[in-house]
Amino acid sequence: MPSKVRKVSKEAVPARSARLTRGRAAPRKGAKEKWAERRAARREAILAAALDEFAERGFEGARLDDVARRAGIAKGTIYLYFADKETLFQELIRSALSPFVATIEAARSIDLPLRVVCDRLAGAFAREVLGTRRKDIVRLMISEGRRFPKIAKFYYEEVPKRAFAAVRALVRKGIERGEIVDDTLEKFPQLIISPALVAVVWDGLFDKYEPLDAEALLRAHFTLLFKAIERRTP
Amino acid sequence: MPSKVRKVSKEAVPARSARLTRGRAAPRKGAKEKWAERRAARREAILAAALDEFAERGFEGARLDDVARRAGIAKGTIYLYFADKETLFQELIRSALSPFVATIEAARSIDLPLRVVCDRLAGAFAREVLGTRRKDIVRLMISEGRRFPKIAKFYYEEVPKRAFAAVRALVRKGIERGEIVDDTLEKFPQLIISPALVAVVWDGLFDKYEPLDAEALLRAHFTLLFKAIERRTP
Amino acid sequence: MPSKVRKVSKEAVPARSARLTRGRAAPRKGAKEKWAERRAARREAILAAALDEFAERGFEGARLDDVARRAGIAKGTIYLYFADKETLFQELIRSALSPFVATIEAARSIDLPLRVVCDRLAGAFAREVLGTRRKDIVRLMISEGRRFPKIAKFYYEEVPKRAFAAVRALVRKGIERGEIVDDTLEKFPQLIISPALVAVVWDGLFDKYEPLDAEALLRAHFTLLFKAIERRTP
Amino acid sequence: MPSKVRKVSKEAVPARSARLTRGRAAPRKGAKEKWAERRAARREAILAAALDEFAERGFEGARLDDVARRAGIAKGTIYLYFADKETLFQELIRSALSPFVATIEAARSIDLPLRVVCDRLAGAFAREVLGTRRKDIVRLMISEGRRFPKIAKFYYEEVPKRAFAAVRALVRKGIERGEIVDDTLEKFPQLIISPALVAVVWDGLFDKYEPLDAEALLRAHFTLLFKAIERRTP
DNA sequence: CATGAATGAGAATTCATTCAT
DNA sequence: CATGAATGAATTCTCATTCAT
Repeated sequence: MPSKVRKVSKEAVPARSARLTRGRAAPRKGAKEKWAERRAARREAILAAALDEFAERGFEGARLDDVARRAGIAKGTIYLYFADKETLFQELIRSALSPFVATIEAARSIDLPLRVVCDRLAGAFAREVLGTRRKDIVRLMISEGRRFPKIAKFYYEEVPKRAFAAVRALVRKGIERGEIVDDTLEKFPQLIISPALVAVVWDGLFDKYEPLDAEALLRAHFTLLFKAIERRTP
Repeated sequence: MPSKVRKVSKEAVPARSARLTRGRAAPRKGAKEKWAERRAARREAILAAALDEFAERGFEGARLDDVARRAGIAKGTIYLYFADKETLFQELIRSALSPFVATIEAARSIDLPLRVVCDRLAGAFAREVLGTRRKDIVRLMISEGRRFPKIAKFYYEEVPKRAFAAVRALVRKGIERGEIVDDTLEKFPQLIISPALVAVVWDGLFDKYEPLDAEALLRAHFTLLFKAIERRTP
Repeated sequence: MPSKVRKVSKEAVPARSARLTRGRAAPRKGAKEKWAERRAARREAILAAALDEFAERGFEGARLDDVARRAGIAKGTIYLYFADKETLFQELIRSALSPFVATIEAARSIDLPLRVVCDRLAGAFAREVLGTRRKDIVRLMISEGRRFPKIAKFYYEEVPKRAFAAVRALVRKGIERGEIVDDTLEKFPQLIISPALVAVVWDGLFDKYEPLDAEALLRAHFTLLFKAIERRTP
Repeated sequence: MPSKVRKVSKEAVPARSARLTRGRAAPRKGAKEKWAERRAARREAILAAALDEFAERGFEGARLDDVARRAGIAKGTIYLYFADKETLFQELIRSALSPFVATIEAARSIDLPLRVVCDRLAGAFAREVLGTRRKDIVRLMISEGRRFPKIAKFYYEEVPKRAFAAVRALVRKGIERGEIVDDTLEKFPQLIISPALVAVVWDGLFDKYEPLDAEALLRAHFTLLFKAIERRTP
């Protein structure tokens, strides 16, 4: 994947900052801010269009022409926001991760029984990932990750590593509180989210042949799981 | 990586001579058979090379030029065996399915406790899928399935559908025998294989950052699972 | 033969600027118009180059690479103007038809003796077809028409059908006026143009071995023809 | 058209000779003769198949694979009879010319009124050219001749030149005999055959849109022509 | 900043020709 | 002689990227 010599895109202000900025007490927005907002909005539009196209066609299959058309801009404009196709792809993955991870880590500090926390996470996952384009990001990661080791690494650091750290902390707390008696999940935190992965993959491939109620699947999963690990009241 | 060594098999005999030969005192192996063998071997070589390339680069990213080089043949030769790139891809998936599915269904007729059958399947999966190129097929299916609805459908019919039917049969038998008391797995057979999917995906993306002992994962999974569903002896 | 000189026309102005400009004190020529002109010029250049190549090598034999080189543009540029090779070919034929047909039909309304009209048509044909690249179009039609039934049909409707309708009208008028006494040409209008076809074919194939004075041929043809069909003054 | 270094095809005995040979008093044909016949037959089969394919698709468009299939032989076999595709094409034209030309020249020595001879030739042309695959040869010549100057030259020498020499001789004889009074046809012998060319072209391109009775066309042509050139009996 | 025409490297596919059997 | 698998040059078409306006 030889990265040819080329202009490095002048990174625009990320959308989130833009949104955060909006709230400020700035009655007649300065021209500069207006500009930044406009830039940010355009960036978002490109990313949204890119997600559609990448999700539909994969990295190689997607055409920047289509991304541009979908975003309602000219093809060349993309290059004012992203250095090249690969960068666009990576930014896409990146931009979609932060909020996702945030939700996961928030669970860490909730002070409720593990079982309840898990059910809430199941709901959150169904709502915020499976119910949105975010699931396409996960799928894209699965599909194209191998060809982008850098981004796979980044993703690893940002998603599973942090999520699993949170899971481990939760499990430890559950054991200390006497809620559960089994530490398997500390060793294999994957076991807690594996049906979620199945749900994402199934949704992309087989849903039209046999629909899957993802939330029910996750709930059934937790029911079984907790039957296995909860302290048995005699 | 491209193996330049070209097999110059000289054992081929043209069909017509073969036909003429047929009347004679049967040689060790009919020339026709040898010929067919050669053809089959070449087909296999192309499929193997294709698997490498597709797994590495995805469908769009793989170049038939590289497939040919890897198979030690000329570019044009591929077209003597497969109509086009897409067909090659589909045949690749297809060709890897039959043996896979067979293994899955064999479990149906094993007359042992469910727990034992599951452990065996875990081992078989680790050995025959994760330990071979077959895992790449699964990954390819996940990655590219969306763009090949026809093949996704085929895959659905051949793998999950049949596998889940087998799982359901096993579960029912387990219940009837009084081995287990829970029918969740009948409703969501996905729950039995979800860690296997995680293992495949993890292996492709994150293994270099954090190796995963897939077999241990599967075993832990089954341990928990059976804790949850087995009849509890008081 | 490839003319490497590349027209680096710098007169183009992007559409948006043009739009902004529109309100101003109208410049010599709207940028938009200039732009359209440039596009049209390029299209013409491609068609001209294509005619050269197709005429020289036939449809299959012509390489778009050469067409591009001859037009002084890049290979890919052709595809900005024509969907594919076949479309380019068809547009080529089409584009050359309108003026040709116009000339033919104009004869219909000329109010002169048939003999005079015919002589004029002979001259026009020699000048406007045989003397230009238009003869190559006719030859291409003859050569490749069979493989492009759609375009053959179109050509039939636009050229021979209309031309023959005009001829029939002229002949009828000639009979009514008492100029001629024979209606064979109404039944076989082909007889009026057949030497023209010979001239086109001869020019393409045998002219270097034995030059043919096409106009003289046509005039001789009409001389004989009118000897046969004119009212004989005793 | 670079002719690469390659084996020169060992020219087989032409079909006609073969056929002529058959009549001989050779009771048990010698093995050699049998062989030659076989070779000749195969050569003919290839040429026939080639005519079909070339006529249908043009020189570049025709595939030797199809020629072989149509001839019922293997692709490689063609190369045992013809050096390459171009040679095959040229031989095809050549092989079809001799009988054609022969017919034309025979007319020279017929001792009948010119008018009668012409009518006979019209019939012969309709029957032996338009009614057979020979018309495809003419069409091929028109279509591809430009790209094969050598064969165009050959064709010129063999067909129009000889045919026109014959026509001129006939005309001269007609004048000497007092049958006709006009020597235009001596100068432009093309005028005698031009409707025939129209018939060939029309047949290939427009016949399905508007059928043309070629023989009637030719007869009408001669009727007009002779009205123009015959001595007028007052 | 934005545009979109132009570029040209690159990929899939075809097919004339060769050659081992 | 005949075969047909194999070859690889050649060709069409695509699309990421550049750049003049």
